[in-house]
Amino acid sequence: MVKTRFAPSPTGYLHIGGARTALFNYIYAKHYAGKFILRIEDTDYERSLKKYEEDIIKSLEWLGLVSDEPASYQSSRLDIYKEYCQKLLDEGKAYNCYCSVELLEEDKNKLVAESKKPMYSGRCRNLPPDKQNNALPHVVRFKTHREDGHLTKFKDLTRDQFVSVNNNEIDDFVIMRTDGIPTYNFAVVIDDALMGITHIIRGDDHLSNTPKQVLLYEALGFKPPEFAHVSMILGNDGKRLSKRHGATAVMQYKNDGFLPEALINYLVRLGWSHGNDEILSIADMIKYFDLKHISKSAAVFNKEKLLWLNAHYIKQKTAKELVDMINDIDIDNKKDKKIAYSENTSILIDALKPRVKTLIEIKEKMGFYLNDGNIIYDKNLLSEIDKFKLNEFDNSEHGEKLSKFKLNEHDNSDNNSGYAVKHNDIQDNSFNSLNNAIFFLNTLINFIENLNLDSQSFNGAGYINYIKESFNEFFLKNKWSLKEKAMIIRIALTGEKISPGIYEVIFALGKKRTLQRIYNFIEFLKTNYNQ
RNA sequence: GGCCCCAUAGUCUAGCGGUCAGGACGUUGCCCUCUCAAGGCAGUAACACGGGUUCAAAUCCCGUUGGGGCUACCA
Repeated sequence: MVKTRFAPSPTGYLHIGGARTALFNYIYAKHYAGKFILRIEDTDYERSLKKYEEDIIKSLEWLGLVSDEPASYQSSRLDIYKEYCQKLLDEGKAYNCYCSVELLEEDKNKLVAESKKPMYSGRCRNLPPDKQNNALPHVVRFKTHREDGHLTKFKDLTRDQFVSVNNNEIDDFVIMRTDGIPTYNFAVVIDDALMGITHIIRGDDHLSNTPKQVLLYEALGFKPPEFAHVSMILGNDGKRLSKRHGATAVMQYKNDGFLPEALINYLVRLGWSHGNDEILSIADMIKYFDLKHISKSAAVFNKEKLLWLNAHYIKQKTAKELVDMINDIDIDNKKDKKIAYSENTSILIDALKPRVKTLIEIKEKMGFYLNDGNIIYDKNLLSEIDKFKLNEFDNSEHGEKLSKFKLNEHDNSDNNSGYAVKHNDIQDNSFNSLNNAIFFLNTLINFIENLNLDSQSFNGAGYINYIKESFNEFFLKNKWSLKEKAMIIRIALTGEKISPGIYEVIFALGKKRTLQRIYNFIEFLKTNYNQ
């Protein structure tokens, strides 16, 4: 049975490189109906932190990459490593080294000065038993056989070829530290062997470690697993991805409004391909994944494509699902109120879906709806209204009506005291614009008041259709066009020049808030237009 | 420095001796359109360089250049 593992060290948040490695291991195991396990490699006591461990587990859970066995921790397996270390010692395949760090440093500097490869001198390699004392501080080193210039090789499945290295290049590396904690190369080998890991899929930063591990497998009498090394993920500058490239932690993507499906899909394509397929569900990945099509070269992380995928998956979700996900983000941020799911929000979110790339954007673009109070209109928006040629009212058949139109009679607001129109201003264009705008808005108010907006007789889509048909009639009757008037309605209702369609906006807002906003906007126009 | 790995458009990639070098993101133009999107159509752009092998090389070999990794009592 195929068994894979993801073995992060809790010395940092789970980043997207690690997430991709986990994903590859997961889908590879599932492809063969095998097992995927999580092992926390926490042998670096200095840098390992509980919060990182929790972050890794939470992140994997969010991505849906769940371990088939309870996670194991190297810190609780110390006795096992000790036992195998003793075995190597007893068999003469490893030896105690009493050299101090300072001495080692000195040796190294000397070799570097002579521009030689800095390797351990072998000072303690053949110490006679009477020169050894376990009570003294010491490490355990692996005794690498390199006398005969032997090659150590292993097959890499992503390259489909053998990688070999001369044993002369392999140092007598430390397998057990002074404090009795195993080093990485030693612990992984024992764990992978004992846990029955059949395939090791990991970053190619481990390519150079693999020969050492192969040597350990042989010395320990274990059968080496299959190896497959995946290339690194680079930032925009072509350098290995790190914090300075911006968001690298998986949970950051959640909080930035990405869907796990999108991240997973992006990641799987970053370094693996199945022909020209771009959109892949986790089921597709499991079905098609193979090691042969993992790419060997490093990949640059490209947020644009991730955003495109995210937009794609957002469109697939129902409004309800989106609301739940958006609210879930806010739990983490502990700000803003929750979005209440209703027919109104549903229609609005469905209208927003094709317009956004992240969940955060949905909430931002719902701002006009979520805002219970009055909209603060931006004076700069008034120029947008001019663009839509309010002056051309006079060219319509409304000229006659307009001449009879008296602001005070039609003004529904209760604050008109500061505004007075003199008839001799009628030639002034700005006056006409304002007058026309207010006339139109008042007419619109009358129309909307008669809309049957609060009836229960439609479903959401039915409402939109009803509003649309009513508006068509309204425009037809008044010889106006939606194209001409849409912007002023939009701005009145949302305070923005960009929004979903105005019918959706009106439905979402409901009659009462719609009317209130138009009244407010009329007031705003009166006090701010052309001032 | 030594060793190992890698190299198709701005980016992710298909390709596995004979293709008009395909797809996707981005970008540009057009259509659609109440704004913005979405959607549709069209365009743009690549085999790092130099030698071989071969009738034929993006594909195989060697070198150069460039990038990455390892060279820890980190993983």
